[in-house]
Amino acid sequence: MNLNNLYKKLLKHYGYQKWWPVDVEYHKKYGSDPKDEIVIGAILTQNTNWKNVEKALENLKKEKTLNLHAIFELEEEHLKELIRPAGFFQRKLKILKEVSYLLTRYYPTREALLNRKGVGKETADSILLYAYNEPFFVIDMYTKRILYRLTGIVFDEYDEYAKFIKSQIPQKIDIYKEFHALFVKLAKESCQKTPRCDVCPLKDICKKNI
DNA sequence: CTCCAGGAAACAG
DNA sequence: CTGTTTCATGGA
Repeated sequence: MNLNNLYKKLLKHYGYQKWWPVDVEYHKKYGSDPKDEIVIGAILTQNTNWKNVEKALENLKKEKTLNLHAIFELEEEHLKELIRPAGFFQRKLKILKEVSYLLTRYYPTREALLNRKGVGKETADSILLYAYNEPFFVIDMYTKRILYRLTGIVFDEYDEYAKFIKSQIPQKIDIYKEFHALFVKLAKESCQKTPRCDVCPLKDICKKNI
């Protein structure tokens, strides 16, 4: 089973995930750029449950500050309180400030993003793929876990995972986006830390069950 | 290289 | 109610 067939199988089972989730109405109403929400979400979700991130995003919306320019201008103590529900708020405050400075001035490269303290490869690639439509495949813990259970494959480096996956699927941005979203869906629905193989759409092809 | 602090909140048991 | 997990990262 190559990864392109895996992608098709997951797509057939779960349908299109339409990532990244963005409040289009909010940005239309206030004239902000939807990709700012993706950038902010990608930072806030580091090692944090997405539901906690949603609370922080709601706080920013209420203050009409869900955009990078506002984030850059906001007083630190105020911003800290708004993002508190997402956890690690002291650290994330600094990351938001650094990245908002960068992105309100320049079109980002991966190197430029990685040079911000607090931005690692997963966050950088999430921003590049989902906000800027650049061809980077996002590797997260879910991806590694699923690949390991399915095939037994483990790589040392983040970039090796991305290279491996990209080599087996069509070089299309939309597929990069959708495939990663489907990995997350599978990881949440069945391939959890403690796997629920009874409800897994891949139980017939998973190495874990052979 | 490995270990560990950063933190709120959902969630399982 | 308590312990664990959560769309990671960087410093010691």
